[in-house]
Amino acid sequence: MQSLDLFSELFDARTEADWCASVFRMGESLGFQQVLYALVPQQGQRLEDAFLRSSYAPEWRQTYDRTGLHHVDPTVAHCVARNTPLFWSPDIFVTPAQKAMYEEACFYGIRAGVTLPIHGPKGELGIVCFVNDANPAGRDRKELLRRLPHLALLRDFCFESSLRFATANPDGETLPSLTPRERECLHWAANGKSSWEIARILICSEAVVNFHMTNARRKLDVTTRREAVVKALRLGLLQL
Amino acid sequence: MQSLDLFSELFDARTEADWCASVFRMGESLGFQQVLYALVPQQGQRLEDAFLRSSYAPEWRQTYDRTGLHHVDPTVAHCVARNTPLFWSPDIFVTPAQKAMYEEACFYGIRAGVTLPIHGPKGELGIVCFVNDANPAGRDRKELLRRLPHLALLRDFCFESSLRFATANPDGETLPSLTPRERECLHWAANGKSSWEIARILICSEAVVNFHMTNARRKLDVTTRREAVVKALRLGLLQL
DNA sequence: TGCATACCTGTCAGAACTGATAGGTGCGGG
DNA sequence: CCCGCACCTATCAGTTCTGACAGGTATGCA
Repeated sequence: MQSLDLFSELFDARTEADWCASVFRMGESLGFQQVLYALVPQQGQRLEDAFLRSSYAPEWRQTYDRTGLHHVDPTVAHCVARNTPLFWSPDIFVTPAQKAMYEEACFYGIRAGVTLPIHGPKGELGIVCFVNDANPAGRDRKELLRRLPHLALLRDFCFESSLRFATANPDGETLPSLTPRERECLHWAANGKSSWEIARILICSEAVVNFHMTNARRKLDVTTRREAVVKALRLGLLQL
Repeated sequence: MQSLDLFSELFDARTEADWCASVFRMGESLGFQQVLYALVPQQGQRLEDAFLRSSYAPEWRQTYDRTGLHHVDPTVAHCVARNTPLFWSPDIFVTPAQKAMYEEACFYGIRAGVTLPIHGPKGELGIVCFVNDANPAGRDRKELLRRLPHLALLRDFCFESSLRFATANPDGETLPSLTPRERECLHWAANGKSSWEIARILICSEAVVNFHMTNARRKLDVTTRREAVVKALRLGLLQL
């Protein structure tokens, strides 16, 4: 990990599968048999809809998703609120539900490791977990600490290189393409401007504003201006 | 940099001056005579108002601020848009204004180094620069690369530990406290429900919904329901 | 040339929201 | 016991938005 060239393969990866393979291999070369990478491309999007790739056991991933463990998982809560790495240890699993989750994870070889939060420039929220089956309290911990800086850096490059995959199509539905004018109208509407005010701002008639707003509502499949603004925010068509 | 204990002094620092001293010393122990740390606590705040501490020459800092070089500086632009480190090299200073800036910085021993972006969980935007007077193209670069992972990690701990200084009451305004009922109304309004529909959902009269909505608007200091929803989202009073 | 698209302008009835009014209950703390 | 607070109800004039009309120009592409 002496050179940035090592990270270039993340950006060079042609396909998402290649990218995942690179990430997993880098994790393994640092001593972690399992890696999980997840990214919520937009600020308010649900964790369930995250771009998530991992080398975890599929059974565990299914269990995790099915039982909504992201609402229990203390490492997720950590990533939402902080920027620093979080070391896994039995201590961080406090509630009975969390203890149960950790026990079951151990069964899949997800026992020791570190979780790194991701916060992107556009409000992206992410999590990277580097995991192995070592004793979290043993002397492997020292080894883990030695590698932590490299993980922090790897995290940043994973994030940048994942954007083209993660933000490409949030959840399969094609997000509507608003015209620049429609976006402008929505933007000012989100900031509390009335049609009349927006008309002044855009130097056009009020009818034009209502016209664009109607088109935007139709494209977003909503009936009110309020809903249109919220949906546009959710889809990342507007910045908060 | 083998242990997290090395970072604990950042959190233990009693005063801002102690904190700065720790940061600067850590930078120096990694081979960087000069360090700059800046943080804009809130998303939309101006760069001019950032929490900024550095061991740069005061004359250079004054020149920088006076001539508004943050609008010229390519490292700032990088931090706004990306998460990855940026190595200083004459290449990144493209425009005449940027070249002039770099030349003058060199005069103050700000010649080679690396800039790391910071993006916090609440939209905080920051920049850390680790700088020395080496030849940016020389073999010192290899040494710099070797230390990069440690800088990435140090960056994260600097950020977390700086929050109590940097965000101590961003602009004095306390966020309004909405009653549960007001939040409920706002929540359904955000999801496109009309007053009549919300009244059905909450099992109360339409007048009550309008009453709560009026109170919420007043507390949020806005005039339309739309604006109230957006502001509540922005303040984290509502989940998208 | 025809066609699609973005952009612009207008009107109008009906629905929804705003801001103000003036009341009511129930609860907990001083 | 009074007071503040959250919560509830109602009315009403005025404003804004919605959804549906029916048009117009300019651009770029087949």
